[in-house]
Amino acid sequence: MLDFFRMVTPALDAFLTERLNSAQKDAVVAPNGPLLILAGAGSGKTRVISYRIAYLAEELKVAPEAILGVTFTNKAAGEMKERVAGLIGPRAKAVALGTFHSICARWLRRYISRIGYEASFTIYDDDDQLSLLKRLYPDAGLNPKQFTPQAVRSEISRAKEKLYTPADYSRTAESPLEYAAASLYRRYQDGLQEANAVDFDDLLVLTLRLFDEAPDILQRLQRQYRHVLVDEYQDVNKAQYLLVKQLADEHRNLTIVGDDSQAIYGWRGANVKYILEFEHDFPDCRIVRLEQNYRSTKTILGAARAIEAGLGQRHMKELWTENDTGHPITVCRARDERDEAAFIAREIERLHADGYKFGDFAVMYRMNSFSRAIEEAFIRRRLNYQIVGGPRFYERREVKDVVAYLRLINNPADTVSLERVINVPGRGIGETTLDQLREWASALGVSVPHALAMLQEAEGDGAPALRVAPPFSDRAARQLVGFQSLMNDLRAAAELEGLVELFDRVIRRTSYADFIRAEKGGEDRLQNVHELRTVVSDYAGMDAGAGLRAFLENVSLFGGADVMKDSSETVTLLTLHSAKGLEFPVVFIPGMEDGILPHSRAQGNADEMDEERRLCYVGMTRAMRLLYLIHCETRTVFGTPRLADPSLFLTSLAEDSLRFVDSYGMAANPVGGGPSAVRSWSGSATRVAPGQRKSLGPLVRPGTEISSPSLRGYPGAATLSPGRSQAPPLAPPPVAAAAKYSQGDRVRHASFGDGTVVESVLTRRGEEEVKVTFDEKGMKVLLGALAPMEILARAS
DNA sequence: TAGTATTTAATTTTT
DNA sequence: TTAAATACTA
Repeated sequence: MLDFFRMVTPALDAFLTERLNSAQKDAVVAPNGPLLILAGAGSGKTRVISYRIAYLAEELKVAPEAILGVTFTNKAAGEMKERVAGLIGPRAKAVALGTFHSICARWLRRYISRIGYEASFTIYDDDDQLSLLKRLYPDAGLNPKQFTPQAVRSEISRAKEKLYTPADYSRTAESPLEYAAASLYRRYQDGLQEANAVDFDDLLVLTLRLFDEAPDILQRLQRQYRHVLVDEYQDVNKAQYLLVKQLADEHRNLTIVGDDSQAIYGWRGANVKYILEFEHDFPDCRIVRLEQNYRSTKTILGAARAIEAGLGQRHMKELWTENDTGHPITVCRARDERDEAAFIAREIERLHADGYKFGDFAVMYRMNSFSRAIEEAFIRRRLNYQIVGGPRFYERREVKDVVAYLRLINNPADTVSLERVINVPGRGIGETTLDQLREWASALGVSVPHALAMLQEAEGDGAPALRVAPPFSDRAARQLVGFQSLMNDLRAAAELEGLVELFDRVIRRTSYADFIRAEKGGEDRLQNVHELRTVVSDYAGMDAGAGLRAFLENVSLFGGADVMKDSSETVTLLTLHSAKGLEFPVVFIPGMEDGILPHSRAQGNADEMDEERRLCYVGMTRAMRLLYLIHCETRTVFGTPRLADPSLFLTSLAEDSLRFVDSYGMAANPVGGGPSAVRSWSGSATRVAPGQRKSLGPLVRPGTEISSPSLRGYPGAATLSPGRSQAPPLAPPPVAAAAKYSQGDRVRHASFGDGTVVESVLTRRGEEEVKVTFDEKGMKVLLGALAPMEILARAS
C-alpha cells in the first residue's frame, strides 16, 4: 500500500524552518507521488535534494537502500552523498547515489549475461570508440576522409541516445553521411560485442534492453527503489528519460529537480522537452518552485533574468533575492583579445589589492581557445591560475597505455586495447604485420585476440594444425607469439597477486618506464605513470582480480575525476559549460560578441540560439558580487583580425545596471549617468602600467553620428561618434630597450627561484616574443611591459 | 618503421 | 594561427 502523507512533527518543522525557506521546505516534505522541483540558479537545489533524502530515510523510515538518487556528474553525486551523510550519518552509505552511467554499469555487471555480453565487459571511451571505428572503414568500403570517424561517432551516439538500433537508423538515413554512418553503426556494434565492450551510450541503452528482455530484473529494481530522485533533469536524453520513467513506474515516487533555463547540453542529445513536459507525463505531479536566489546581487540577477526572458519556451518562474543591489555590471570594450586579457588581469590585481582572494575570480569563456590569451596575460603578470577541463589524467597517452594493458589482462577479447599496446613499447609489430593479423583473423572467422591466441597455441606440441596458414614472416610470428605469452603470464599473475604488484609487473615486463622516458616530455609522462601507481595503490587491500576490476571501473566512469584545486590562491579559467553548478564572487565573461556568444554556428536556428542564451544565463548567474562582460572591437579568428560586434545579449541589457569602461577601467561611452559617476567608481589606472599614462580620455566622445560597426548596438550609441583618442599600445613598448637593443636580440627579463625563466626576442613590431620556461616546459608568450634585464644573445 | 613535411580544419564535452 | 592528422622520405 501507499505511504500516507505523514504529518510533520512540530520539532521537525522547527528544525526545517530554521534551515530552509518555505518553498524549500515544501519540496523536502512533499508527500509521495511525482514531484517536480523547478530550482532556479542559486536557489539551494542540492540542499533541498539532500534534505529530502534525509527526510525520507529519517522521518518516513524509508530504508536507505530503497532510495535511488541519480545525477549527471560524479562530483554532484559525491557532494550529495556528503551532505546526506552530514544529515543522517553512516546510513547514507546505503543510499544508491550515483550518475546514470555508474548506476547502469553496476546493474549491467550483475545482469549483462542475460543479453549476450560477459560480466567482464570493458567500457570504451571516446578514444576507444574512434579506434574501433577507424578499423571498420575499409570493410564498409568507406573513406575516413570523406566522413570523419568523429562525425560518424557522433551520429552513432545520437542514434543511440534516441534508441535507434542500427536497423532503425539505416531506415531513417537520408544524407550521405547518414548512409555511411548506418553501415558503420552496424559493424561498430558488432565490433563492440565481439570485443566484449560497451560504450558510454550503451550503458544506458543496454540497461533499457535488459529491462525489455528480462522484465523480472526490471521488476526487481522497481520494487527495490521505492523512491527515485533525479537531479539536473533538464539535461536528460531519451534513454535517460525512459530509464527514469520505467524505474519509477511501480511506486511512482519520483522527484525530479531541474531548471530548464540552464539546459545547455542539447547538442549532446539532451532534450529540454522532458522537463517541460513532465506535467503531461505525470498529470498528478506536485510542482514546487524554488525562486529565491541566495547567490547573486539584485543587479546581477536582474540582468540574468533579462537574458532569460528572451527564451522561447520555458517554465515560468520568478527569481528574486534579498541580497544587496551591489555594483553595476561592468561592460568593457577592449581593443583585441590581448587587450581583453590584460584588462582581466589588471582588474584582478586591482580587486586583489582591495582584499579579494585569487580564488574568488573566475573567467568563463565560450570556447577553450580563449584560455590562451588569458593565460598569456596571467603568466606575464605571474598570476596563479588553474584551468578546469584541460586534458584529463586518464586521457593522457601514457596513462591510457598502461590502463590498456590492465584492461587486456581483464578482458582478453578487448581488441581496441590489444591493438593499442601490441606495439607499445615498439616490438617490431608494425602496420604491415597488424594488417596481416587482421586479415588472417577474418579468414579464420575469429576476432584478432582470438587469432593471436591460436597462433601461440599452434606453437605448442601436439596442437592441431591451423585451418588457414599464418601469413607472417618468422620474425613477425615470433614477436606476436612473444606478446601473447607476455599477456598470458600477466593474466596468470593477475589471478595471484594484488593490483600494485600486477601494475609493477606490467611496467617491468614491458620496460614501459624506459620507453616513456625516451619520448618527448618523457619525465612528465613518467611522472604520470607514477601517479597512476599511486591511484592503483588505493586498491592494494583488495583480492587479486577484484582490485583490478574495481580499478578499471573507476577509470572508465570517473574519467580522471577532475580535481578542481580548492586553492583560494588561484584564479579559475573554465568554459561556460563547465561552470554550471559553480559560483564565484567575481566572474569575467570575455568574448561577449556576435558570433562568439551566441556562437556563429547557432545563427539561424531558434533552438540553438535559445541554448546560447541559456549558456549566457548560466554564466551570469555564477557571479555572486561582481560581473564583467567584455567584448573586443577586433578579434583575431584563425589568424585574421576581424571587426566584432557586441553580442545581442550585451546590447539587450538594461543600461542603468551597467557601467561601460575601456580596458584600463576608465569610463567609456558615457551613457546614462555620465562619465564622472562612472569614473569615480572605476578606480585609477595607475596600477596598470607604472610610469605610463595615468588617464585616458573616454574612448568615445558624445557628439556626431556613428560609423564604426563595433559601436552599433550599444545603448545610446546612435548619438555618439567614434571620435576616440588614439588608443595607447597595450603596454608600453620597451622604450629603454629599444635604444639599447635591436631587433632580433634575445634578452632575459627575469628568472625565479622555482626555475621559471622569462626571456624574449624583440620583434619587428616592437613587441617581444617571449618564452617563459617552467622547469623544462617551454611556453611562448607575447609580452610587452617588462623591461629586459640582460642581453642573452645579439642578433647577428 | 620512425621521423619529418604537408595538409586540413578549428564550439561546447557531465559519462 | 595552431594543432593534429596524414603523407612522404631516410
